[in-house]
Amino acid sequence: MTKLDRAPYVFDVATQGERRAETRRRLLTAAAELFAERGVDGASIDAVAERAERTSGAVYDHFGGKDGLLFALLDGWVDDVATVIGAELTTATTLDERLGVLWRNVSSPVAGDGRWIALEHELWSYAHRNPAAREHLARRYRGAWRGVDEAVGGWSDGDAEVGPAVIGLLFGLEMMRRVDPDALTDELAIGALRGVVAGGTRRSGPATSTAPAGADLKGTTDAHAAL
Amino acid sequence: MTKLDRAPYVFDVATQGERRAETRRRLLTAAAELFAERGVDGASIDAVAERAERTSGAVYDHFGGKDGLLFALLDGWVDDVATVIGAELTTATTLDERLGVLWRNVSSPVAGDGRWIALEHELWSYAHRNPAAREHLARRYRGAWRGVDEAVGGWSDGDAEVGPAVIGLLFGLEMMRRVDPDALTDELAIGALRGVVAGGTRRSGPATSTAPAGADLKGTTDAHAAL
DNA sequence: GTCTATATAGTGATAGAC
DNA sequence: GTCTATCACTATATAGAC
Repeated sequence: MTKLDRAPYVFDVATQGERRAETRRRLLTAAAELFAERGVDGASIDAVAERAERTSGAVYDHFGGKDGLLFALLDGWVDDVATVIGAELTTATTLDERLGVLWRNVSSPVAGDGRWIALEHELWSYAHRNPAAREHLARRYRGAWRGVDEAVGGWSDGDAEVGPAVIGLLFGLEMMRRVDPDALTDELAIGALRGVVAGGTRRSGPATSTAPAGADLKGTTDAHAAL
Repeated sequence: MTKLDRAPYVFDVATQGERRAETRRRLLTAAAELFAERGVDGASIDAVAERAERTSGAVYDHFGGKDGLLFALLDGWVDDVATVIGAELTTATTLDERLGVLWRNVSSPVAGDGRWIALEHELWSYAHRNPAAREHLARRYRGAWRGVDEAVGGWSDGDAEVGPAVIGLLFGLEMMRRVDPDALTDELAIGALRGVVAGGTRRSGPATSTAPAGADLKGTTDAHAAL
């Protein structure tokens, strides 16, 4: 639907495959920006396509619609962040360092500045009213919980399921910090995380053992399967 | 815009004031349902008005638009829940009982079943991209943090600012539980809360003092001022 | 794979009668 | 206060040319 403000077809990339990959990248970037700015409902497919210097047809071709775009966006983010966290955890030794790795990578994401939490909320809201999407998201969360549980199991001496609490706390803290940046310091956030990790295992003092780290937060990658 | 499927004007309530209050109630109920079902963007003002058996004009007259409807909805919820929590806290004696009061009232709200968290997310997302709404929400949150801090100060012997962490954890836990109801038990949730309350005060063991309870979670009521 | 063009529908908001 | 009617837009999704 967009009118043509540019050369009708630009062959600045060699092969078809490369052009397709480039289009996919552009669409994802544009969607990340617009979804975060205006919300998923507020951002039209046309607007996304236009910012990507493509047309709406390309979106349908690559992702099938808005949902597919949103899923692809967040699955990609999970993969990226899980990789970074996994790498950083291998060099962390104390419990606080490890919790700091989690917190920092959630509170100021590597990819696309503070955009992620807004998108995560968009997806959560969408999933909340769409059964198929909810199952997709539940799988993703379960993967993250498992990753946290395995990691925490290696750091401390408990074996309780603190995954949901840790992930939930990370989300909730970032929510608070987004509304009021002065709401909490990094120290307070890490303190709260320490409490959850220790409290979940029904143990009191901060366990600071130096066990095998580098837990695999991935395994959430096959998420694009659903819907 | 709605066509007329009913008697054009029903004088089943006596005074103008009563009729106005009734209309306001109906609109709020309808909006709560539709916003939760379809999202704020997905629910049109016409649809809200129609479900309330009124017309779109009434919405503009009472709330000025969709935003006002959303704010009024959540401010009302906060008032209700703060009242209930305040009342229940006066009879709770142990720390776990008190944390249970918080958790139960957030995880299965008194008013309008599990609809609240979805609306809270809608508002959060909206506020995230609207400065005026963000300030409104920040005030609301700060009130809640203060309430928690005062309450916790009475229960335990620390004085750290655990408000944002406690509220954040409550939100995050409910988020997880909504996507996967089996994600966590009430015991686990309370354990995590205990950890945050204890961890924030840099103390280890669960403090179970029996101090003056019934903290005032309110003071967030004047929220409708902004925007 | 990307384009234009279009069908089909819905949107928020207001004016003015009652 | 609430109504009807309506304006000026914007939306998604598809068909078919290139």
